[in-house]
Amino acid sequence: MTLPHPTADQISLPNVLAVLGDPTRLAIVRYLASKEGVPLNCSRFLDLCSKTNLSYHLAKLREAGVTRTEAVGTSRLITLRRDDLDRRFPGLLDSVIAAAGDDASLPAVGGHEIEISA
Amino acid sequence: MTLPHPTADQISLPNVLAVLGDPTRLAIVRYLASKEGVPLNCSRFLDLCSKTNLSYHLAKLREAGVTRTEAVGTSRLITLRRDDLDRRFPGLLDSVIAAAGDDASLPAVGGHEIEISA
DNA sequence: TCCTTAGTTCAAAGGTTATTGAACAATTGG
DNA sequence: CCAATTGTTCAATAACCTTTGAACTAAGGA
Repeated sequence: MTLPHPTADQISLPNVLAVLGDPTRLAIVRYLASKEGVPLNCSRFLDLCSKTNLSYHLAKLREAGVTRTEAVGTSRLITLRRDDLDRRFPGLLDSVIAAAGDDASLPAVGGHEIEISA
Repeated sequence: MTLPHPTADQISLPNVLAVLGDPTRLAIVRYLASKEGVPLNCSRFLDLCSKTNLSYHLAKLREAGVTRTEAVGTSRLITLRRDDLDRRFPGLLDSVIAAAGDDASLPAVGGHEIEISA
């Protein structure tokens, strides 16, 4: 069961920029990029805002084509749509992520993830 | 006489993205990039929206640190703050401009500029 | 000086966005 | 089946954004 996503060529540049122009969503994208390849579920982002609000922001990211959301059980697995974004807007995601990487004013994600100890 | 601009390190990434996430403003930036080096005055953009509204959008771009506005006589000369943006967010402006260059859904600027005939 | 040109400011209207809490749905473990 | 876990939907609110027209300022030319 998959939620509605735009196709790659339905992704609009102004819309992507507008959606990334929110500190909470930019923090989500930065974190997704830092764990790229690993699908994360929503709860990972609960220190950014309330559950309700998170649902709203993740829907915005999905509807803009920035993320892909897959429903698995009661979870939603979130991934960056890097391939589609790189094809549509070469270099954009990388430069945004690089710039966001240095940005101490963005809210931080993490601090209570379940890490595997060695 | 210069209008208030943020310093380079006051430029905020989310703010820049949000400001570029408006089709009118993105069209302005795309056009500025296509005429880079040439300071343009506001009237250049009058086919995008009303004079009042243009004043608002250009103020947004200036306040976000995307453009520099210099008052000369009754004119305002607008330039892209490429150096500052490139220093703060390497590659971002280029990828945005490249992506916008292909975007037929953005409003077009120009059509009545005074071109020098050969 | 008077008029025109270039652009700003203001207040108002209308739209969209972000955030909240309460209620809901769906899956999973006991 | 029951309860807990995960996340969504809804309605409400407050804040912000965009757009407008009318009124304004400031510089330049006749």
